[in-house]
Amino acid sequence: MKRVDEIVKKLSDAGLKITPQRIAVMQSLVEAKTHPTAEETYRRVSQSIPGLSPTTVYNVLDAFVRNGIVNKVKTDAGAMRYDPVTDNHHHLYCESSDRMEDFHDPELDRLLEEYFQNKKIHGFRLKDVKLQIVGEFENSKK
Amino acid sequence: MKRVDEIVKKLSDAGLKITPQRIAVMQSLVEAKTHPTAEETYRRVSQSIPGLSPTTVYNVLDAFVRNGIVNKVKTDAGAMRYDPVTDNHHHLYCESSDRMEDFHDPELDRLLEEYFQNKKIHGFRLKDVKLQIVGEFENSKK
DNA sequence: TTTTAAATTGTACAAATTACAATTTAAAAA
DNA sequence: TTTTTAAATTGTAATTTGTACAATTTAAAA
Ligand SMILES: [Mn+2]
Ligand SMILES: [Mn+2]
Ligand SMILES: [Zn+2]
Ligand SMILES: [Zn+2]
Repeated sequence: MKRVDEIVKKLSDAGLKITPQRIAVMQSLVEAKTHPTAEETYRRVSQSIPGLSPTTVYNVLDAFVRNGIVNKVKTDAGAMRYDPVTDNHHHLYCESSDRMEDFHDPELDRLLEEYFQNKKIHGFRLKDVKLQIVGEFENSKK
Repeated sequence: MKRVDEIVKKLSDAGLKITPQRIAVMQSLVEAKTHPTAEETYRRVSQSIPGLSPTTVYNVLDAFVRNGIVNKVKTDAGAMRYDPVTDNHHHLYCESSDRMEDFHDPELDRLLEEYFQNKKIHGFRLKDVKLQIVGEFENSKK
């Protein structure tokens, strides 16, 4: 299975020990594409790892975030969500369905980068600009 | 006190009953300028209204949000924060200090509006674009 | 002044997350 | 390969951030 090898390499490169729990959590995140919560991730991964502890999922996700291989994202709803896509991108978000999708747009990124290179913000060292694009998905599958 | 009159008018205009708790919560939000959490607001307002219930603060803030005179804002940290500035603006945010400041920029707003007018996003009806500008405040008062 | 719908309060409950001590395990060292 | 050890996992309890609900009080309309 090539996919598991890639995940193992990603964990290794981040300096993390390889455990079945970590492999399964990362695999679940990558396959989900829905920016799942910790609890959703726990439910999914429990299928393949019975006896998995919810605490472990929180620990694993936190380790991933601390080591930069997963990002935390927050919406208007209750829980934190986790994003295995760490290259620069933004999010489309629908408040009524709480659905969130990736939005990659290099042209927009160039535009923003240029804008903020010229316009310095007094007293603030800018590191990153994130857009939250709020609206409605038209094919609201339900 | 002119300020209280303005707050009373704002509540009236929104169709809300005038109560000491609501006046004090709105006054606290406006004076704070820090996008405080419900719990911070409860601590501040308790000074002037002893016996105030935390539940009331949640109720009042929720009524303000439902009636459009306050916005909820979220960060990557734990709790929701409340913003009495409801005209269009963005936020500067420092992750290490969890500090958040307003960023008004009509030029940027025009740029973004123009960009998204030309570039339609397939399957998504866009309603609003907000920037979270992440970085470090240089005068980190501490 | 009376009436009443809405606001406030206290308590209990809930969801999401964290703390911590005991146990197990990955992987480095021998 | 076996031993060792620091780190990961687990279960439990606690904490944080709220929400639900019934009883009481109150703003403001009549
Ligand atoms: Mn969850
Ligand atoms: Mn709080
Ligand atoms: Zn994403
Ligand atoms: Zn603001």
